[in-house]
Amino acid sequence: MSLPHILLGLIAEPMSGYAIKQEFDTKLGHFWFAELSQLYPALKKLEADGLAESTAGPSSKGPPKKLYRRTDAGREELLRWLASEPGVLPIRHPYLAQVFFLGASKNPASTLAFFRELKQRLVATVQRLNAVEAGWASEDPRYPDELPEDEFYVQMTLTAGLAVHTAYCAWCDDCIARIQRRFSLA
Amino acid sequence: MSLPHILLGLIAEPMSGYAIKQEFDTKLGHFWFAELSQLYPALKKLEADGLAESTAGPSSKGPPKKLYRRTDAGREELLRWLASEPGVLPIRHPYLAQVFFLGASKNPASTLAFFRELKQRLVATVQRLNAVEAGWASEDPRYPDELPEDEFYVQMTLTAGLAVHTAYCAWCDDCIARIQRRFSLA
DNA sequence: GTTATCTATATAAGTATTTATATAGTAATA
DNA sequence: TATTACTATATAAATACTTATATAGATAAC
Repeated sequence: MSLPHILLGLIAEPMSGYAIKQEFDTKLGHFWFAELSQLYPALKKLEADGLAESTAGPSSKGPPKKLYRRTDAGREELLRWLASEPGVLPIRHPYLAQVFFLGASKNPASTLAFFRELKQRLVATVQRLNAVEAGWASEDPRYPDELPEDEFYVQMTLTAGLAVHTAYCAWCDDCIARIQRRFSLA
Repeated sequence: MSLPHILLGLIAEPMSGYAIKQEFDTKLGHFWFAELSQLYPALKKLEADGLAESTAGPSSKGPPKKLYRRTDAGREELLRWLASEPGVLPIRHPYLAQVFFLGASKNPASTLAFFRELKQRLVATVQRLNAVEAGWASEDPRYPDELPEDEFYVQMTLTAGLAVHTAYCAWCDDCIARIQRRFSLA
């Protein structure tokens, strides 16, 4: 169960649920997904468990913010998680599950379309991550190995996202070529 | 929601819940995880929805098997899923989430241990997948491009697993080297 | 000036998943 | 013959997650 720990990691400084959602959709987006409606009760539970505390904050737009910050107990719980085993489960990759059964469709043309659509999405992700990296590198001359320690590890997850999505892109190209060859398609 | 569709994919021929769990732990293990206690109600629901039907089968050991097989309606639902968009969400990679916050630990030695432990697990997965591939290639001279169509796509998921886990291994090595350099650790 | 968009929090209902537990037969092991 | 291990199904309870919906202020577009 990683979500509460991820939240504890994020709220080193006071943050609103809404701001946290934006972090998920940008910085954490290539390895974690969460709905906003999932974050509010999760934050509330951290507070109930004494791992976080909240303060009201002013908002430039809209209703007042509720800012959460981790307590010392919350920081300890975070450290426990970081010192525990690397979490490898559960793995769930919907599109690979689809590929696994693609033979049932008996329709090479639509299968090819599936892979092309997938490739497009993967390329878009690689491009987005590349842009993030380029921006970061141009803003901070310490990039990547002289970055402050916390950013040093954040940067590693960016590298991981790039490496893996690039590998998936190459795999996708290979699948497309093999399907074209096998079924004489263009 | 992919699980019901994966089950529909698997039960082209009659299969018991227990046998399905073994498929998850072997063939599908590198891209999907499911608990046995999740499979039984999921199969029951497919039957209730008219997408599968069950028959009692004899068992060599233990209580009688309950064999599920998809109906025509189930096959149609499977095809609908295969023709839909490639599923890219939700993504959840627990160990990358841990890496993201590793800076909070302020303990390069334990961080290094984390990556070494992770590397070990990744290598074990790559070795397992390599062994599967080697066995398959030696058993069937049609491997990989002349395989029957359904196995052709199954093989692609194996290729994906190998490509991605190999990329993660290289990334892990890189992270280890960077941490060693930065903190003068061996 | 009305609509759309963005900020911001929240809850209800439904679905999915995990953990714990129960049952029971067979076979090998100690 | 007692224990362990494997096959096999199943459910209850708890937790996690998704989808739909509600509220409301501020700003920008039309």
